[in-house]
Amino acid sequence: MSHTLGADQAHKPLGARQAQKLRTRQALLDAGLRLLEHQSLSSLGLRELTREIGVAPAGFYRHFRDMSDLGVALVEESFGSLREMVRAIRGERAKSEEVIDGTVEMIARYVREQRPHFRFIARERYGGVRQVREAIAGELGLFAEELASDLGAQPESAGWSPQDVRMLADLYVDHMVMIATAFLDASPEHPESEREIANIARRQMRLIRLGRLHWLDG
Amino acid sequence: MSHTLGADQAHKPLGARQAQKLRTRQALLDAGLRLLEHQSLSSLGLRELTREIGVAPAGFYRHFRDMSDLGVALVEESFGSLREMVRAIRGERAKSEEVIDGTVEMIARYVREQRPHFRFIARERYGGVRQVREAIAGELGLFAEELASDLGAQPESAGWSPQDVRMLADLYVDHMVMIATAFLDASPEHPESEREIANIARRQMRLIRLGRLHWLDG
DNA sequence: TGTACATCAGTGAACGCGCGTTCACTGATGTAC
DNA sequence: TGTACATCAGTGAACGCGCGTTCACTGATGTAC
Repeated sequence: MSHTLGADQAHKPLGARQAQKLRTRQALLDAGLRLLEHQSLSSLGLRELTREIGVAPAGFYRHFRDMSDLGVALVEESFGSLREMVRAIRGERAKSEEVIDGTVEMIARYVREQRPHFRFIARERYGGVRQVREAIAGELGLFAEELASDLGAQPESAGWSPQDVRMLADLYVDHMVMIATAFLDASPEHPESEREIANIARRQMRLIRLGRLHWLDG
Repeated sequence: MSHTLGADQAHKPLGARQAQKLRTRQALLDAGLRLLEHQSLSSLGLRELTREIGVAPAGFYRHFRDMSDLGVALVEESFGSLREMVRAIRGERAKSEEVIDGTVEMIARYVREQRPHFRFIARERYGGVRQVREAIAGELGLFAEELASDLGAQPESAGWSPQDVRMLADLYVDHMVMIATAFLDASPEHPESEREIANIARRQMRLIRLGRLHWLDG
């Protein structure tokens, strides 16, 4: 849908056939995400989906083996857009307070700009489709690993065991997901609730940070 | 199914008709929970469910308006068994370290003994059925409120604003749900993984507690 | 206690419907010469 | 550049199936007298 033949070819010269195939595949993913706003993957129908973009039901099988296959592709797409955002913010290094503000702002922006993606992740993280759950768990695991590596390199982690660093990274990741979910539930057109959630989230992160700074005290 | 006529009547004298109706209703709930182990509520079929307990499909409507109605009943049942467990542990007061150990052990026990109940809650918390999501959010909100009231009464919270106490309670509730989910994912017959999860959970709670103790420092 | 009537949990048949999957096909795109 | 053949994304018809819901029913339980 968002792809154009021109853009695809600019990136890598594809035949018209292959480009068209990619466009249909993307249309399936986009329509899937749209239809999943109010339902979960396990109740999304193949015909419902193909009807949405105007291709014959059988056409689906040219792109995906089944719905859980499409689900896994959506997981990859969702974490792709997240990674871009994380990489962008990681560039701007800053001091502790600013890191918290920046992180909460990044989460808010991700949910605002990639709302359907994140809703999908939140809904399917413990949803009814095994392959999708496992794909999400894998991506979150990678994310926690990267964060652990970042945290371990900071001076605040001097003297910490790798297990404790990982424990902290897991706590941060879980908490970031919870924050994102809170933003998701906020009424989209009421900025006050978004600001209130951000306010709570920042204080919670500050409290966790305080715990981190005193971890080796006792 | 677990009900017997005798037990029901001992509790409150019901007519045979009403007792039988309750037993069928409970059989529907039990079978639902069983069938929801590997799927989500929005893909559970009415016929699939009634077939499981051997009643005619139409019989379902004597007990529930539709599947989301049954889902809400399952939410109530799940939080009912949780509340019992929380009330039991709240009796045994203890000092800080023991509270953490006791809390983690309680979560482990809840997931071990009420696995299908908690799996249902985890799966449907952000699942595809609005009424059920809202029922779960409501119960968790009550839970956080109670916890905030408990926390506020502790000496560690002297000087805290009510908003900060609530912020801490929310953090604890979210984290407790994450711990429970981690236990749920642990392979049921491998006690090592359960012990490892408990170990991480305790350290995370200790870190949050440290943050709490230094909240008013700066 | 016995009788006549009311209630209502559960039945079973019927309905129309949309589902996922298969298959031989078509016709535009790609390739070899 | 032009021609002949190969590829393959998307088609459209067909299939059997299980779904949710309705409805008049039955027969055990409950109630009034």
